[in-house]
Amino acid sequence: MSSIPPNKTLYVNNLNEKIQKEELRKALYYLFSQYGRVVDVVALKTIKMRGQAFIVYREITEATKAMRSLQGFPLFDKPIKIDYAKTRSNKLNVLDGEYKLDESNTQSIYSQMFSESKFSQGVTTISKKREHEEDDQSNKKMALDKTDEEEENVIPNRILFLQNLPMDITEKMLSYLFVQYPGFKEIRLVPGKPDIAFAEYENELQAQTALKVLDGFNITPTNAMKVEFAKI
DNA sequence: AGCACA
Repeated sequence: MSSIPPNKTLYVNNLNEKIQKEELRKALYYLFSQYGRVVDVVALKTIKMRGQAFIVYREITEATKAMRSLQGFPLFDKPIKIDYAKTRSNKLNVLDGEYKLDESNTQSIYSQMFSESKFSQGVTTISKKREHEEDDQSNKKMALDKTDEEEENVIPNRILFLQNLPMDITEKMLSYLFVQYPGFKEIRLVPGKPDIAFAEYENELQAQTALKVLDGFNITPTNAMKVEFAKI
């Protein structure tokens, strides 16, 4: 019986401490995404914080649903324990800032997002803890240097498949990016899979133009977006 | 068992 009032962030403990941080975050992210839009997962391996994590949702109702459904869920052989977090996650304040901006002025959110502030800083909580700067470079290269097999798969399609998106990406943010190229129709997010999306264009050629420019685009300093033609 | 990130 929890004494903490319901809020958007869940505190999860009794996690298997042998699991690597990134693997754990990813597992939690997918597990909890089933119940709503997860915008951040914070897991620290410090003495004090190991075996615990914070799952940040957009809505309290989503957090509540997840807590009910996943209470005691055996993750990496240990039943997880879930409660509401005691304090508000920083990420939520960042998100609120973006939302206000979004409401007030479309032009400014664009420059905010892709210049110095909100988009690049705020959205990057996931990766900002990286110790090595080179990760930046290698991420970018990974997305840009295609292997031979990937090259073969490239059958032009007016629908683009976007991968490696930050988990709190919005349809609006992606639209700002893709609408710059002619023929843009819409962005489609995928429920339960916040790191991928689709961008639709009028025709293959237009889609290809966007692909060429936006594949490998550093949507945050450490998340190079991968863009390929959808396989449909 | 342990409630953080800014």
